Amino acid sequence: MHPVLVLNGPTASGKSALAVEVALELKERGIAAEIINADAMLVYRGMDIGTAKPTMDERQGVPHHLLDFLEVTQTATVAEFQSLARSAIQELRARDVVPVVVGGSALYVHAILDAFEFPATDERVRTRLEAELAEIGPDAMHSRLAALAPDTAAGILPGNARRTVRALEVIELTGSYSSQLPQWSYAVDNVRQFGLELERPILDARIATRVDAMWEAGLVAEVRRLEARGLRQGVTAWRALGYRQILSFLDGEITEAEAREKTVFGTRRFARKQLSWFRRDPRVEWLAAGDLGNAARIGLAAVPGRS
RNA sequence: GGCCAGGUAGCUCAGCUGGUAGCAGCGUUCGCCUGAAAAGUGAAAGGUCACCGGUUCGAUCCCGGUCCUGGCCA
Repeated sequence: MHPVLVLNGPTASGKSALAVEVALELKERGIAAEIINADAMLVYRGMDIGTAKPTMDERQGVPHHLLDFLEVTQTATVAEFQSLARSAIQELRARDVVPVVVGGSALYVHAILDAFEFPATDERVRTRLEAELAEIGPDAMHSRLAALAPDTAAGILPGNARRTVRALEVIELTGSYSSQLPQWSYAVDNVRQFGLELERPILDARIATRVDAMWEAGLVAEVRRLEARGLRQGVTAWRALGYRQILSFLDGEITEAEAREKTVFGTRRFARKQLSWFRRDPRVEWLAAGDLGNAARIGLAAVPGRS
């Protein structure tokens, strides 16, 4: 069975391009490889420029999975993503194809690879709880949760209505709610995780350059288009870096220059956060971003007898 | 060269004419997170208050000088 190759790294570290290189590298060795996205924002149709979604040219004919399967009005969820990604991995392996997972969202990667179980949701319970929320407000809901499960409530902020409702739902359905992230323990066989690291000043500079390029490529126009398709009505998509700032600019709250600057700063902060997530996973093998030998190095992990 | 305004945390600044400074914003570091992870959140660290003198029991704050920065006038 082929290994699952996972590429982690902060935004702008070049992991998407590297994934394509790895696939092409394997192709030369006669091994098929396809890419599976593990980034929460690349799943939205139409969010292309601001998410730096690989273009058709950049994909160089390598098939990409789990991109563009939601409208911006829909909500991406870890649980759904986990199931789709695991199916994709199975399906590729069944076809003797190496899955190359490109991770941007650490929780998603974690959920795909590790024993991470999401209790099922129940539409009726959920609907009822949400109606109650609308009636009594988030604080009262949180108090109710605190009465049922103090430990769980302590981990959720009173203002976080969505998580409060979810916790109440799970408790009602299963009797308890685990609020601790699972251990590092693979639920998927034969995984090799790599991480791209690079010096902070270089990363910061790349982020600034990339945001500039996004603006020039028409990010503002992209946001306007998506606005017409209901971007503001969604729960998650509009919060993406760049999009949120531009919406704020379109509302007249900030200037375009401020939106751009905030996008750069926000992206830097995000990159740091990503790194701290990935660094926490002890199984990640770190590589220097930009090293020309990376594709060969990672590809080797999928070559029989050489891993 | 003259006049004016400034030099306080890594950055931007606050500091009621004196009791060795601010729960400040951003940044940094370290955490939390189970159907919103490009989201949401907690905590901590960090300052010889430009420098040298003076006045005072005591100076970031008052006085004198030096250096530096910005603006205006020559």
